[in-house]
Amino acid sequence: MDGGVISKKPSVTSSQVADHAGVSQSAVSRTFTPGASISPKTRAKVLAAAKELGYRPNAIARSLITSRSRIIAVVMAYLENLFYPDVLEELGRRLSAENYHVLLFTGFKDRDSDPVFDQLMQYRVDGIILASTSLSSELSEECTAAGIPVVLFNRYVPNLKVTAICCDNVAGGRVVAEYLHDTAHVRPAYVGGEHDATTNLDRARGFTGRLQELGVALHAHEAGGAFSYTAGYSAADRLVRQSVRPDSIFFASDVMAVGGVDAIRAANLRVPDDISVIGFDDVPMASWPSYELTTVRQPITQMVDETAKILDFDKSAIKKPFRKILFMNGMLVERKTVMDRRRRLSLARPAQA
Amino acid sequence: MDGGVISKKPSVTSSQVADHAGVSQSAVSRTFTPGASISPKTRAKVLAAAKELGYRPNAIARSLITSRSRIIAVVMAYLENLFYPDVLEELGRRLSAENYHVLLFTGFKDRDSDPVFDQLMQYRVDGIILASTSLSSELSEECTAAGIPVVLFNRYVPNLKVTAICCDNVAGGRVVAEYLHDTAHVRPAYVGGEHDATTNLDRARGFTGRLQELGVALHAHEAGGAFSYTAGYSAADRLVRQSVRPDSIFFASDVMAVGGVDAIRAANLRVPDDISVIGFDDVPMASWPSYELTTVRQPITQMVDETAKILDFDKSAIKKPFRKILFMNGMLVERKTVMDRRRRLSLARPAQA
DNA sequence: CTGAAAGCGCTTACAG
DNA sequence: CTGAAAGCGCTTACAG
Repeated sequence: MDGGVISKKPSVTSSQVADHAGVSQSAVSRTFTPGASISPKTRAKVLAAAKELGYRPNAIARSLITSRSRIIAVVMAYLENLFYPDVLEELGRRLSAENYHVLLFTGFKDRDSDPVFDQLMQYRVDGIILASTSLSSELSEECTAAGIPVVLFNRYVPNLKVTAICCDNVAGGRVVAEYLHDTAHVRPAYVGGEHDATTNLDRARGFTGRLQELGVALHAHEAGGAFSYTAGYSAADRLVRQSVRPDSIFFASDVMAVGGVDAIRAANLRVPDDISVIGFDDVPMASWPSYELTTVRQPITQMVDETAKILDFDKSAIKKPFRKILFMNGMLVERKTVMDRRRRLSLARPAQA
Repeated sequence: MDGGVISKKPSVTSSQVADHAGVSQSAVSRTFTPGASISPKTRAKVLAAAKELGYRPNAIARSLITSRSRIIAVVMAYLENLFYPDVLEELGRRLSAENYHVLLFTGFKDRDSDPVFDQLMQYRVDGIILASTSLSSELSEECTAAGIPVVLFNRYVPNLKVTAICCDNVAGGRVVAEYLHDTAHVRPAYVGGEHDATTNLDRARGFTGRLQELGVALHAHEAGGAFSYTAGYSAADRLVRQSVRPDSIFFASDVMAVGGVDAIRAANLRVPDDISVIGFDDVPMASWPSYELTTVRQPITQMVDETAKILDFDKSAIKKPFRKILFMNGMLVERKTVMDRRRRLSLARPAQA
C-alpha cells in the first residue's frame, strides 16, 4: 500500500513569485492581467520565476476581488434526452472559448431549478443557463435584482420576466404540416411529449393550426406524456391498432419518433410506405441508416451563440435587451421516413385510366 | 425595449447581516458554519436578519480561506457516447449529495486532458475526475504533489500513478466468451472500438483469451476504430459479406452493437437467428424493443460510489490507498440478441435420426 | 512603469 | 458563547 493521507498542499502565491523575481506582488499580478501596464523586462522576470515555481493565478482570489467568477451555472434536468448532451458540448466549447466555465447541475429529480438555486448563487456565478427547466418568478426576479443574467434554453415561460432562447417550435410545426400536405398526406397524427412543455405545446399548435388552414383534418392527437422512446413507441402502437390508421405521424421529438418507427415496424407495417414519420431535433440517431429520419433540425449552434451573447456582459456594456424571447428557425431535414404520396397517385392514375 | 446595462450588483455580506442583527461578523459566520459554537439565541437573531436581507454566504470567499473549493472538475471527452450522460447524471447526484459541485469540461477535441488542466487548477478544485481521457504523467504528478486526488473513470493507464476506476473489462469479455460457448456458438467475432482505449483492449483480451481456453477459434477480429454507431455498422457489414459468416458478434460497446444489428438486418439476416449479438455498457437504448440487446452492464452506481470515496477526504482523514486501479464487476444482462444454438441442435437431431 | 497599501468576504485561532 | 483581529491571494486606485 503506497497510500497516505490526502490533503491539499498550499499552492504557490503571487507574493512568493514576487520574492523570487525580485519585484513587487503587484507586478506579478499585472503580468497575469491582460492589458495591464507592465514593462517587457519585468514581465519576463516574473514569467521566469512563475515557471520555475509552478505558479498559477488563483481564480478564486481573483473572483473575490473582481466579483466576477467567470463561472456560468448550467442546470440540465434531462440529460437522457439525447438532444441535451449535444447542447452541453456546444455550450462547453463556446463558453470555454470566452474563458468562462461551466458549473453543472444535473441528476436532481425536479421540474424546476429552485432546489439548486441556493447552491449556484453561493458561487456567485456570472450567469445561469436553464435547459429544460425553469425558475419560480421570485427567484428569477432575485437574479434580475442581483444583475445576474438568466437564460431559459429550449423552453420559455410566457409571464416570466426571463430571457428565453428557443427554436421556433410553432414555425417548425407549421413546416411539418405543410410538408405533409405537399406530399399528399390526408390522415396526419400528432404524438405529444411532456404535456406542459412549451416545446410540446408549440409544436402541436403550429402543426394542427397549419393543418386546419390547409383544410386537412387532424387524424389523431396522442398524448405521449414524455419525450421518451417508450412514450413514442406506445403511442404509435396505439395508433397502428386503430381501424383507420394515420398515413403520417409527427412526433414531438426524434427519440419519440424512433420509438414510433420501431412500433410501426413491429406491427409489420413499413415506414414510409404505410406510414410516414417526422421527428424534431435532429439528434445523431436520426441519421442512422435504420431510421434515416426526416426531422426538423434545431439550430443548436445559433442558439448557443445567442446564449453566449446574452451572458457576455464583458465585451460590451451597451444596453442589451433584457427579458426577451428569441425564437430561432429550425430547418426541415428530408431523409427517408416521409413518402411523397403524389407519386403513388400519379402511378395509380394511368392504371385507372 | 426594457433593456439595461447588465452588471452585477454587490450582494449582501456577513458584516451587513451582523450590523442588522446587532452581533459580530464572527457570529454570522458561525451561524452558517455547521458545528460552530453559537447560542440558539444569537443564531436566531442572525437567521432573522439574514432572511430579511436576503443573505447567502459567499462560497468564493469561504473557499479562499479554507482552501477547499468544494468543486470537483469533471473532464469528459465524448458526451455523445450515450454511456457518459448516464455517468454524468449519477455523478451529479452523488457529488451534490456530499455538497460538492461539478465544474464540467467538455466539448474540446483532444485525446488527453492537458489542455484544460491549467483552467481547472486555477479554480483550485478539490478533485479531478477524468472520464475517457487521461493526463500526462507530469501533470498527474503535479496533482499528487498538490494533494489533489485524481480519478480516471472508465479508463486506466498502467504506468501512470493515478487511481483508476473501471469495470473489469477483461472479466466482462471472458463472461461473454463463456456465454457464447455455452450457447453453442462456433464462429464468434469481435468488433473493436477506439483502438488504444483500455476498455477496448481489455474486452478484446478477455474475450479472445477465454475463447482460446475453451478451444473455440476466433472467427474474425474487426477493428471498428471508434465506439460509434457508424463504426459498428460498417464492421458488421464487412463481416456479413464474408463467404463464411460469424454466428455471433461481440461488439466493444452497445452503440456499436446497435449499429451492428442494423447492418445485419439491412443484409436481410436475422438477429439472433442468423447471427447473435452482444454489446457492452447497457445504455438505455439496449432495452429498446427493436434491439433487446444482450449486453454486459457496467456498474455505474458502484463506480460512482467508489469515485466519491476516493474524492471524499473530508469525512475520514485516514490513510487511503492512493493510486490503485479498481476493477468492478459488470453483469451479463440476457435479452434477445443471443440464440441458444443448443436448442437448434436438439431440434435438429430427432429429424436427422 | 512600479510599489505600498487597501480591501474583496469570509474563517478561525485567541482571549475573554 | 462571543468579539476583535489576522489573514486567505488576489486587483486596483494612488502616488511616485
